[in-house]
Amino acid sequence: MSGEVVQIDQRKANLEAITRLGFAAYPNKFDTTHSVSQLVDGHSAKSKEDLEATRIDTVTAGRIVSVRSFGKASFLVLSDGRSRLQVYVRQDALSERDYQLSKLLDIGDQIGVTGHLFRTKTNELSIWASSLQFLAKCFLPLPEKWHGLQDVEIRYRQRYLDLIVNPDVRRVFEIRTGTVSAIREFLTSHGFLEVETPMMQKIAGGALARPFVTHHNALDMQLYLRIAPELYLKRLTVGGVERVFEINRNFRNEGISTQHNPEFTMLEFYWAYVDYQRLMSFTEELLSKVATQVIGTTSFPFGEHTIDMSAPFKRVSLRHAAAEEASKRLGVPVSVDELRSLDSAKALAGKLGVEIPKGAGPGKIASAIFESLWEEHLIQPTFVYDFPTEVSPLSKQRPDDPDTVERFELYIGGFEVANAFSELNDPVEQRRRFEEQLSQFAAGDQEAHAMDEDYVRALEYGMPPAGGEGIGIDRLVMLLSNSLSIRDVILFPLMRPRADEA
RNA sequence: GGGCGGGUAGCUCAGUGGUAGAGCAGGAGCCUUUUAAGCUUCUGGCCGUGGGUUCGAUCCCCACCCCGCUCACCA
Repeated sequence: MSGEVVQIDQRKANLEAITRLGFAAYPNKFDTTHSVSQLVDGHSAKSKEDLEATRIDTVTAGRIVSVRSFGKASFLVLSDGRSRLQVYVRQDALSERDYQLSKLLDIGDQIGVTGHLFRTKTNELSIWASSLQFLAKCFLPLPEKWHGLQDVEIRYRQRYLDLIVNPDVRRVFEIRTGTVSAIREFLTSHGFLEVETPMMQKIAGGALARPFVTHHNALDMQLYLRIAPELYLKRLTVGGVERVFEINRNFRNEGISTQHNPEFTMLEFYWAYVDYQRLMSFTEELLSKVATQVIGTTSFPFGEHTIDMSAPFKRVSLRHAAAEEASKRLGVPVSVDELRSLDSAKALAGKLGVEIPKGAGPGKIASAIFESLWEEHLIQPTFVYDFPTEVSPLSKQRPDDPDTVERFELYIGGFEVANAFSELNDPVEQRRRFEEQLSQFAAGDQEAHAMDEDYVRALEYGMPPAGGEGIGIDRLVMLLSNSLSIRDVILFPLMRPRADEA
């Protein structure tokens, strides 16, 4: 028999013995006066004398995460998932039945404890237990107390174990929740209305990406999981919702990496009557406020870097930055105009060794060159602005330059965190852009945008000029929590099934 | 999808072409203020899966599965 099976049998036998003492195997409830965290937060500053002068009685509950036993006395460490508190159990302080129970407890069991707070000889805040309640059995042995759970595969597949034994994991997900709350508060306080738009869409629009396909049986209809909420949120601006946002999941049927998960959370907001310039300053304000609120500072470590998220952020124009860096690499002057014609842009990409997708026009080549030369070096928050129209089918052109749209992407930590633009609200131009996308699709670009007739019709009713922005929540949380993989900020990242699960 | 690395006890990790190792966890014993408690002792393994080479494979070779990193793609 394997060691694990032996332990399971022993723990089952312990549970039987516990029920023979008269405890329910799975009691339905246990009334507490405090959580472990409340006790730790509220009393960890109190001295031994404080606790002796004013006795604090408590009833609490949690999971036993370690045991140090001395025969007729033992120390249990109780965790409520966030904090840990020691419980001192001694025979002469308990009823015989509760003392017998204490001998049958295993690491991982859930228990309730009644007692009062004190400090031990080594000054550790503890509960002096006067009675115990059995709450649930842990049959499987927990990972090791000292090294915790290291195997990332098990950490992701069995996140509950990760949360039990690796306390820092809880912190990351508290940062995640705090970030979402802070953003919500910020936008709401600026008059934005939070909404929910369809996740199942007849046309997967609003971004350039390959969608997941699904099917509705009763309607016998093919549907896509959304790749972005964009077109629905803009329909709402047509409907008069001048400030609107949504924080929700998007789904993209593409590769997985440390920065990409097939489902990811995005904030999108739309703001009538402003342009992308206003969005830049708004983004600076939003991010520095969120960082301060969630982690208490705008300056924080990320991998080997220290990121400074205080305003203002750096700003670089895409074509200018690409030309400048290309010139540096090649040792010859490179003009912005070379990025505007197909032949010269192609030649430049060739000289730089930048691969370009087939059928790409000068705009796509210019942005490919930019990403290849710059992306990983953009560690400090940087707005990259003024994108080629060709790669931005939903953005509004600059009045002085139809080849360029009023769009920016925000890079932090070497990856894209936000994407924003002055929204295209001219239905004729929008239809032309969709048709251009259709021809790119025909040329083999599977990520080209589909035609959305209803969206064009909505624009025909008149959409106010507006700025719109998407912020990748997972990536923002990676930065704030110093997590180098997106899977570390997603509770249950997508994993291939294992053979023994199939 | 390509390249590199990994998969050995419940967990963290060593290791070898010839009976499989440690620490933690677990069992038994001692122990009523410990802090990775301690001491004695014991248990626990399809060495990822399937082929091959070999007298003999956990180790060498091939294929496959899963994970990580990276490149490609994307946000």
